[in-house]
Amino acid sequence: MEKNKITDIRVRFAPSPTGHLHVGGARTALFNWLFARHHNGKFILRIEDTDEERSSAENTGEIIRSLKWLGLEWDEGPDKPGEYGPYLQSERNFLYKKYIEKLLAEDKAYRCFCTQEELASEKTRAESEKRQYRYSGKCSHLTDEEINSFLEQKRPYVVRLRIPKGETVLNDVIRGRIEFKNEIFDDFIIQKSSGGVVYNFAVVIDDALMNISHVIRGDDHISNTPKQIIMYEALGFSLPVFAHVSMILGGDGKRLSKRHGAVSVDQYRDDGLFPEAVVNYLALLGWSTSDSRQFFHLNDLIKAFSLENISSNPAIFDIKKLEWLSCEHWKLFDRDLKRKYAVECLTSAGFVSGGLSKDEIELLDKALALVGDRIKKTGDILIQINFFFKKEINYPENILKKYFSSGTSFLEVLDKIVNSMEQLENFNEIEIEKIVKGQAALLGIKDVKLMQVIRVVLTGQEISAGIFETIMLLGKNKTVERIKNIVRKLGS
RNA sequence: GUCCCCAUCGUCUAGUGGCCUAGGACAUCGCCCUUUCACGGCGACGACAGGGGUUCGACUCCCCUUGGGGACGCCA
Repeated sequence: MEKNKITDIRVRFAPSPTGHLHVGGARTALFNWLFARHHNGKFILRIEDTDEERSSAENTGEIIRSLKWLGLEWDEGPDKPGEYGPYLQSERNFLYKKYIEKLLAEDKAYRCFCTQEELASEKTRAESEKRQYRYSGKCSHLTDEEINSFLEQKRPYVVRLRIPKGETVLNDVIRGRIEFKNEIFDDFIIQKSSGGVVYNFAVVIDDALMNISHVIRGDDHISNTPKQIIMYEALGFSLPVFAHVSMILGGDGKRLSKRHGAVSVDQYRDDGLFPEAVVNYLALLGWSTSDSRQFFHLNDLIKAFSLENISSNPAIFDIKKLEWLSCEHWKLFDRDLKRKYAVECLTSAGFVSGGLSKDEIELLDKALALVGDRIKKTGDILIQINFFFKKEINYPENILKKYFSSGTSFLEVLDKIVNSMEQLENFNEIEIEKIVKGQAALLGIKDVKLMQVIRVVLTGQEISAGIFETIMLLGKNKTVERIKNIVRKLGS
């Protein structure tokens, strides 16, 4: 029975490219995208770039890159023309004129010839009388003669929308019914004296012409909505469904800003969080299922998502939970995906260049299997596997100092161990473990202590997966070589 | 100042009048596992902002207060 409705679902994400994609914007985009995908509708990207001073093409590019990184592909957008374009607001100017004319002709809007000075004095007077300033409506009753004569004089004018008496009701999916008394609005400007149109007018035209069925956006737009509703009605357009999502705040409950650390999604990308996790986390910020499920793949989100389950309270961004989810996602990545992320890391760190050889890929897969769950961010991949790909190990000063400066010198025992290893017919875990533990016993030290020394020698760091498994994967040659090198280096 | 939104553990939330001595997840803290680092297992701590109503009965409905956020441009 809902068939018609479902096939007609069209939503949009309409960022203004005045900065990078903010986590709040990303979540809005995600909710729109999920809603569209859930209902088999269309997701449209529209760039609101009419603020020449603050908008830039670079920012647009960044936003597009971030959205793609998150995996949110759009059906129509600046780079994907559809029948409702253009999708850059700056290129849509020609569309607005006609609707301004229409409103003017129907007397639902009027030209206002008041000068900036007149307006300013109205404003100061209102202030001195402690009155809420609203445009007086001085020009709302000009006669045709007056208008024509002003036009002939080429006096600049703006176009204002007549606000009807009464009240305007916003039925918000998330918040329910919200009523506004129309008297709180003045006849606001919809066309500037430059001839350009104002945001509140442009969104309405754009959304209506693009056949947007659901407007899902931040709740900072709630107070704009009644004005927009009045416009929809003046223009005879049917209303979309509105859903206003709460904002994302910083840890102190204040509006999220640079002070709170990362606010743009590319910072999380640069930080090494997996996009699968970022999307999962963002979804959980303000949306939930009644079974309190936490872990979702994108497809699960699409299936489970609904506007009704979006909560109305603002959320505070919690990086710890994001990191936890990032690890949870890593655990379930398949071999290819893990390999993909690892190759990216290794390449950008300069350990490999170009494509990996067959042997390298085999080594990589084994290393990743060995590493297991020890990964929260892409950077952890490098930490865990770098020494498999290094030709030579560089030992940081503090490590050398900690393990080789005072007390028991391990060089002698390392020398013995390496000799025994070389003589091994079967270079396998059990035999190696025997050697190491035997030597530890001989020395009267804990075997774990000796194991840690070997770990440091082979990896140049204090952490790695199980040492005997690491040795096996490293292979006899590299193992022997690295031990010999350190003995030689420090022995002199 | 005017208007609007919001209010459950530190954080994200479940809860739609009796199922709630309020459930889950992250974080924190213990213990266990352990070869470092992670993972994992078990457990602990921990919330209905306050005050009035309505009701046989309120976390749930209404009002007020308080606190937080937002909007009030010829910006988007």
